[in-house]
Amino acid sequence: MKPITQMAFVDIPTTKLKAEFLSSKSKQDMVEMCGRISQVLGFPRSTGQIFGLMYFSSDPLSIGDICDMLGISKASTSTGTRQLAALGAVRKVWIPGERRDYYEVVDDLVQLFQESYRTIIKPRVHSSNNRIKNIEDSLKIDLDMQSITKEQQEFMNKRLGKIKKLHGRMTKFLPILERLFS
Amino acid sequence: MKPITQMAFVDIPTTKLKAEFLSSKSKQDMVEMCGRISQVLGFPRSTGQIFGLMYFSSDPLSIGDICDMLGISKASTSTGTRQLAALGAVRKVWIPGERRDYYEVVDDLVQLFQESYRTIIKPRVHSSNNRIKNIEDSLKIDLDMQSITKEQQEFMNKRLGKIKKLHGRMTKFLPILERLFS
DNA sequence: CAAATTGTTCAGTTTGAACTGAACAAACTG
DNA sequence: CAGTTTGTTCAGTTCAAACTGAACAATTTG
Repeated sequence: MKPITQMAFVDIPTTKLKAEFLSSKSKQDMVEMCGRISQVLGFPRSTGQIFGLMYFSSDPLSIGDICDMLGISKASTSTGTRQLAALGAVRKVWIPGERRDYYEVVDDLVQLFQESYRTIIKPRVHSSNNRIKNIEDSLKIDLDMQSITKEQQEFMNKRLGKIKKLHGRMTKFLPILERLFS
Repeated sequence: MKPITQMAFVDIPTTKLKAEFLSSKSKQDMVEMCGRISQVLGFPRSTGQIFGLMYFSSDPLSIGDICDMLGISKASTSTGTRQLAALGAVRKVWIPGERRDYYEVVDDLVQLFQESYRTIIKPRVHSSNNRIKNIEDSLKIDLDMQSITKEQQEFMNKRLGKIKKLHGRMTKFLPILERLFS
């Protein structure tokens, strides 16, 4: 018979945390969830974890606090907070009589998403637009240089057309997305 | 003075290709673009490259063809094509009198996106819903076990509320997204 | 049935991003 | 000014995912 080694609230999270520093299960969960989301979005897990911790902290936290509570290095914490600040997810706050930098989250998530949309999604769609144009150019060049036949070129052009169509749909769609978050 | 080592159409792509096997610039571009998109979406680059190559090929390709043209291993090609088939992006075609398996892309990109939406986005949103519920439970437990104070619990609950609100917006939004692609 | 062809699987290697420790810089303190 | 505290930077390490070569299974051919 398996011995019961864990109480409900100390279930080992996939993200290993020093229990003595982050005693509350809800904070652990939050940190874990944000870490995962961060990874899905292509950011380092630790960056998301930092956000998660801060999002559930009523008081601003210093780099040292975060290090200790998450059990990650000062280096990671430093770069992580900077990344979050650059995204507008976090801001420095000055606490009178304190030497250290303190950080708190910008708790308006909707606005945060608006920002991210503008800085990440929008330019990406735009750049894919350029990529497609480049391929069209390449097609012409290929034909000129006779590296493909007229038939091949027509076929590829037809296919490229479908991509352009899909891309067009997505582009038209973006303004709707934009409106949703305003 | 720098010697001119490359003509316009042989610009070295980030994705290194054996020029003798993929001579056309447009195919190279396509392969590269699809490789990048694949990475952004969290798939192996090679999988996207395979799709890109096939998308610009009027004739079905065998595993061997793909290996040679992309300069990747048979193993990667095998797993990549299987992945694409599982996603519904590619299908096997039988060519009379041929022993090898041949593959061609399913060229209806819109439908492909619909599929991916259902199999990837939708379940992910649903699971995040569960995560949020879990945190709510944890909050109650934490309060019961006195690992957080009443004030802390209220604060976290307020913050969690904002997440739920955002999540709600996104959830409401999904049907619109769904409609766009039908 | 032996030999050849083709796709799959798997153990081992490669690769790149994330993370760390330690050195450093900057600001403050007595 | 020497000593502390705090954040940043960077060279080196770790780790997981992707990729490969080779063994293998399955099928075909003579």
